[in-house]
Amino acid sequence: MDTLTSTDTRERLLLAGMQVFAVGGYEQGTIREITHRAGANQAAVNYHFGSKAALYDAVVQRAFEHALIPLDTPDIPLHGRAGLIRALVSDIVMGALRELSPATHLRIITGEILRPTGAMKLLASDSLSKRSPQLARKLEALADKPSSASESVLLAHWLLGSCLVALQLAPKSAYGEAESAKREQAELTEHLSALLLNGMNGLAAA
Amino acid sequence: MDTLTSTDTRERLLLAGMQVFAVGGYEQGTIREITHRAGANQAAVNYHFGSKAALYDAVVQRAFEHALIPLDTPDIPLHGRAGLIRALVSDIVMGALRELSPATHLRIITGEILRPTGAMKLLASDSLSKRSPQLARKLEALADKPSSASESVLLAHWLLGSCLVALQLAPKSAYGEAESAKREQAELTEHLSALLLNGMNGLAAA
DNA sequence: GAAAAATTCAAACGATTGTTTTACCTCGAG
DNA sequence: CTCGAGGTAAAACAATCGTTTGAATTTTTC
Repeated sequence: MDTLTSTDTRERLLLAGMQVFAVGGYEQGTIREITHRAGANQAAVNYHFGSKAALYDAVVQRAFEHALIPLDTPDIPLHGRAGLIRALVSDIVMGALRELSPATHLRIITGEILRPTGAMKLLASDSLSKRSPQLARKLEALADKPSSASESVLLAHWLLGSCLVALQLAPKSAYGEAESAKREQAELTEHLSALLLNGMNGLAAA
Repeated sequence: MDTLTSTDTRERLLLAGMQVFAVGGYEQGTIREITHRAGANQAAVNYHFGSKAALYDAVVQRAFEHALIPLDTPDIPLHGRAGLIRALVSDIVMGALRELSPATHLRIITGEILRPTGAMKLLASDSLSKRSPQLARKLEALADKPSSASESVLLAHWLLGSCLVALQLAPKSAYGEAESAKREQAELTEHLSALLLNGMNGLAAA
């Protein structure tokens, strides 16, 4: 058998943790199932991370990074505000497909938004800006005026919330087949982009 | 001591269940804490409801009814689309204040949206329309055209999702003082109303 | 190749959970 | 008064959880 260094085990635990925690959240996800999926021993979690909570912290951080990576891509030439909004929404909605199983990291983040466990110091207020400076700049550009910090935060929450909940509530996107799911999410992107774009457009005019 | 009929105990269990389940969800909420808050014995839950899951089912149903009640009020004279949107958002956002502790039933519903436990056959797709016919009619009126069913459902999800996530993410609304919380939620209502209204307006024009 | 550090393993521990059991109380009907 | 049904109470049960333990095994280091 080839080498299976300890970093491999650690990474496998992280991946399995993402999947398990995404389904049932922190309480529902058991160490026994995580280690079983990772092909590791029960004690592996406590050895590599110290505790279940520490593993969950790492999982949340990883999930958050994965979710924000597409938003930090270098600014591509944009066709005005419409193109920017559509790009953002598409990144969030479609990002749910790039991962292992659909919407894993988005589920983790949404769960952390709903009931913060303390693992999430990240999305609070301005730290969202620190975490993803480019997202913040894009949102401020969208506001089209020197909007207050709280206002841009509200916009960010609004955008994220709209996408997250719409993804969760979308009837068949959860565990459907890859093909139809892609088409549905494409439509979802179009609709959400239109709604959000119009909403922000009107805001600037007000 | 006055009469404390069994229906009283049952109702107290339901109320305590709402509070406890709202904080930590189904798994986190223990029967011991629920019965303690209700001033009842540990076995009371299994006696009156049969199991913890059955109690949770009843709690979710009650929470959903509470959340939708304000949306089913008879149509008041509205000043065009703007008044309607603002009324809907205000009902949802402010509805979080009418209850025992802030946003109890909204937290339960949001949690059920994120990770359905089976207690929620209610909000799935069209059942939202059945559950709250007046809300569906209002939303269709908003669409301003014979919009398809899926489209109005998306609008409903969008509206609910925007309000729910914004409420959850709002920095201080969680357990702040009643006064400042009210003011913050009033501002939240204004901002959300403007965003949603503009979003829908543009949709009709498209 | 041997010593040492790092990692994995099976098994058990202590705590907490939902549920069941069994006895006790209350109160109206016969 | 007696009886029995509806409801409550305390305690124990069985299962599961996260964590710890101590030895076995692998990997690294010299």
